[in-house]
Amino acid sequence: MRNRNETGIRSGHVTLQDVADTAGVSVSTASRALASVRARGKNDERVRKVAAKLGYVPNEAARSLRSERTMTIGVVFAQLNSPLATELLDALSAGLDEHGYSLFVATARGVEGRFDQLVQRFLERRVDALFCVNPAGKGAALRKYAKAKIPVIALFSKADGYERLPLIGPTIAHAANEAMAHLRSRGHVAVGVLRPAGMSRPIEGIRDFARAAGMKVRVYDVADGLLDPAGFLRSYRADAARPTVLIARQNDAVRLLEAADQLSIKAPRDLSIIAIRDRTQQMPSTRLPLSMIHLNPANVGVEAARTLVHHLIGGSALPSGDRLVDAGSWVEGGTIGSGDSAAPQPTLKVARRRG
Amino acid sequence: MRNRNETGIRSGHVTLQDVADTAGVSVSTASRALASVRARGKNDERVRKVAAKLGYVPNEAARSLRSERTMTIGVVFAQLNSPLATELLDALSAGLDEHGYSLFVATARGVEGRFDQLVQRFLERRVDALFCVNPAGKGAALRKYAKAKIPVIALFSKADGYERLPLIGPTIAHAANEAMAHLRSRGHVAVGVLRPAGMSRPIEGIRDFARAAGMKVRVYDVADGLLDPAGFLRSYRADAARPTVLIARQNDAVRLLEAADQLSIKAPRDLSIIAIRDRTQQMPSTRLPLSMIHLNPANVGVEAARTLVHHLIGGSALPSGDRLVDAGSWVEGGTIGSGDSAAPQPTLKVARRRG
DNA sequence: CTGAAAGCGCTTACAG
DNA sequence: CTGAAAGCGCTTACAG
Repeated sequence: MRNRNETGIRSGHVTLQDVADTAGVSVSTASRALASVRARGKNDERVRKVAAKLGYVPNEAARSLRSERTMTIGVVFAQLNSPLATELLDALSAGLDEHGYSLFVATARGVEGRFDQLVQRFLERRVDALFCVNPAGKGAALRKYAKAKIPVIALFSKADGYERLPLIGPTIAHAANEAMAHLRSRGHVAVGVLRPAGMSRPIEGIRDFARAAGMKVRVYDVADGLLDPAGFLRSYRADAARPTVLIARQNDAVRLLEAADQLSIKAPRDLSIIAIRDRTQQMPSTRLPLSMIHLNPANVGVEAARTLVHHLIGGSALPSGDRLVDAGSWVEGGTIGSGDSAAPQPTLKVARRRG
Repeated sequence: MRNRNETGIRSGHVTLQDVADTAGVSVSTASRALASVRARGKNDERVRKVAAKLGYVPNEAARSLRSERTMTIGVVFAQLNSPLATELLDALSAGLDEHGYSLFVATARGVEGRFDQLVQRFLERRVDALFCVNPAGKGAALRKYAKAKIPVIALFSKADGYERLPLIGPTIAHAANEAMAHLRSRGHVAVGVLRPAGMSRPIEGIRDFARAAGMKVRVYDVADGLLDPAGFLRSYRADAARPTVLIARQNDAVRLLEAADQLSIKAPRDLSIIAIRDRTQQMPSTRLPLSMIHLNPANVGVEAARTLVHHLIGGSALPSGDRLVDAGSWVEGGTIGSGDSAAPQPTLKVARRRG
C-alpha cells in the first residue's frame, strides 16, 4: 500500500475513493456522478467539483477490467518506416481518436516471426480490435482473436496465415482510367508494364485497368525485383513490336529515365513513361517531372476507421471479403509524348533492323 | 457474467482461474508457475502445459492494475505525417518493443489544444512514461505527471508550457562542420543563412556552426516563413558584399535553384547552395542534386529509447537539461562551386554597379 | 437518488 | 512449495 500524504490522498494518483471520501459520498455515487452526461442531483455537482479540485484522473485500466472493453485498438505494421505507412497511420489515428480510442502501434521491421509476436502481444493488451498492415507470417494468434470475438482487419495487403482476414486496400482504378484516357488521346495504343517479382498490387492491377481501357498490354517480369535499366532499354529498343509507353513503379521509372538519357533515348519523344508511386518508395528526383499515378493511402485509413467504428459502436457487420478504396490520383508530369510519333523515330528504326 | 461453454471455459478469454481449475491447483500456484522463469516443482510444468493447451493469454490490464505499472509508453506527436516523425517513431518503437513496452501513439495534427488533450488522455491510460514530439500548448497535465512521478521527455523541440521538460533533440554539428570544411576547401569565406520566421532549429544552429568554423555569416530573415525566391535573388545579386554560399531549408533551396535558373544565375558557378533537410519537408526534385545537410532523426529515437529504459529499469536519473544527439550527415550533391570564381562573374558585376 | 457489495483478472504478502 | 485472502480502481446490478 502506498503512503498517504497529509491530505489523505495517496501520493501517486487520486482515486475515485479519494474523491468520494472528500465529497462525503460513496464510491458508487461518485462513479455515477462522473459517468452521467449532465449532473442531476446536487450531489453530482459537488462530486465533480471535488474531482476537478483534486485532479482526479480515472484509471482506464481499472475501468476496462470491469467493463470488458479497453477502448484500445492495435495496429501492427510489417514496415512502419515508409511514407505510405505514415499516411495510413495518420488517417487511422485521426479517425479513431475522435471516438475515444487509443492506438497501440508496433512494427515488425521485416524481422521473421515478429509480426506474429506483435499480434499475440496485442491480445494480451486486450485490444478491442486489430489492424494488420501488410501482414505476413503464421497468423497462429488469429484463432484466439476469433474466439474472443475481437475483429481483425488487414490493410493494404495480406499474405500467408493472414490470407483469410477481411481486407481494406487501395485501388488506383480511377487514376488508372484517367491515365489510359490521356494515353489514348495522345495516340498510344499499347503499354508495357514492368512487374517486379512478388509485387502484385498495385502494379498487377494496372495491367487489368489498361486492358479494360482497350489498350494492348505487354508485361515484363523484373527478376528478383531488381531492374537493369540499360539492359532492359536495349532489348526494348530492339523489339519492333514494343509498346510506346512503359509503366513502372516509381523507383524503376526514375532509373529508366536516367538510363534512357545515357542511351540517347529521349523522353518523352522516343519513349513515354508512367511511374506508380507504390508502397515502399521515397520520392527520388529526376530532371523531367514524372507522369505519375500517385497512391495516397489516407483514404484507406479513413475508410478503415469508419468501418471499424461502425462495427464497434453501431454493431454493423464487418466486410466479409475484400474492400477496395479509391486511393489513386493521376498526375501529369512531362514524360508522355505522342504515340503516333514515337514509332518512326530514327534511333528506334536502327534498332528495328537489328531486332 | 459471461456464458460458459461445455468445457467450463468462459466463451471469450481463458482466465488464470480456468487454468488453475483445469490443472487442479489454486490461482496463486498457477500465477507463480507462469511467472517463474523456469519450472521448479512438477506442478509448475503441468500448469504451463494446461495454459498452453487452453490457449491462456494473460490479461495485461488486470496485471497492471495490481502491479502499478502498465508496460505502456505514450508518444504524442504535434505532426505525425512527415518523414522525420516516422523515422523517429520507427526507432523509438524498435527500442522499446525490445523491452516489452507497448506504444500508445497519437497525433495533434496541428489542432489547437489537441496536444494537451492527448497528453491528458495518456494519463488516463496510466502510461509508464510519455514522449512529447515537438510539444506545444498549455501543458497543464504535466503537473499531474510530475505528481505521479511519471517521466515525460520532449523530443526534437519544445515550446510554451512544455518548455521545462527535459529534451532529447537532434544536432547537426558534425555534418555542419564537414560542410564548412568543404566550403573552405573550395575557397568560400562567407555564407548566407535564410532563416524562416519562428524556425530556430536546425537553421538557427547552422549560423553558430558556421561562425565557429571561421566563416563570415549573414542572416536573412524570411518573413512569415514564405520566401519569394526571385525577389530575394535580385536583391542578393545587387549586394556587393553578398556571401558566395546560401544555406536554406530544403524547400527554400529548391525554389532558389529554380528561380536562379529563370534569372540566368547558374548554380554552382555563380552561386553555391546548401539545403538543410529540416523537420517538415518532403524531398522535392531538382535538376541539379542538392548539396545537403541531411537530418536523420533515427538516432534521436534510439537515444530516447535507451535513456528511458535505463531510467525505468536501471533506475538511472533522467537528463535534467537538454541533450543533443548527432543526427546529421553531409551529402555533397552538385550545388557547390568555387568561392574564388563566384565573385567576379560578369552577371554579378552588372548587379554590383546597381547596388 | 443512494450505499453496500460483488466482481473484472490478476499479484503478492501471509500463514501453513 | 502451496492455498486462502486481500487488494489494485473501477462499474453495475441489487436493495432500500
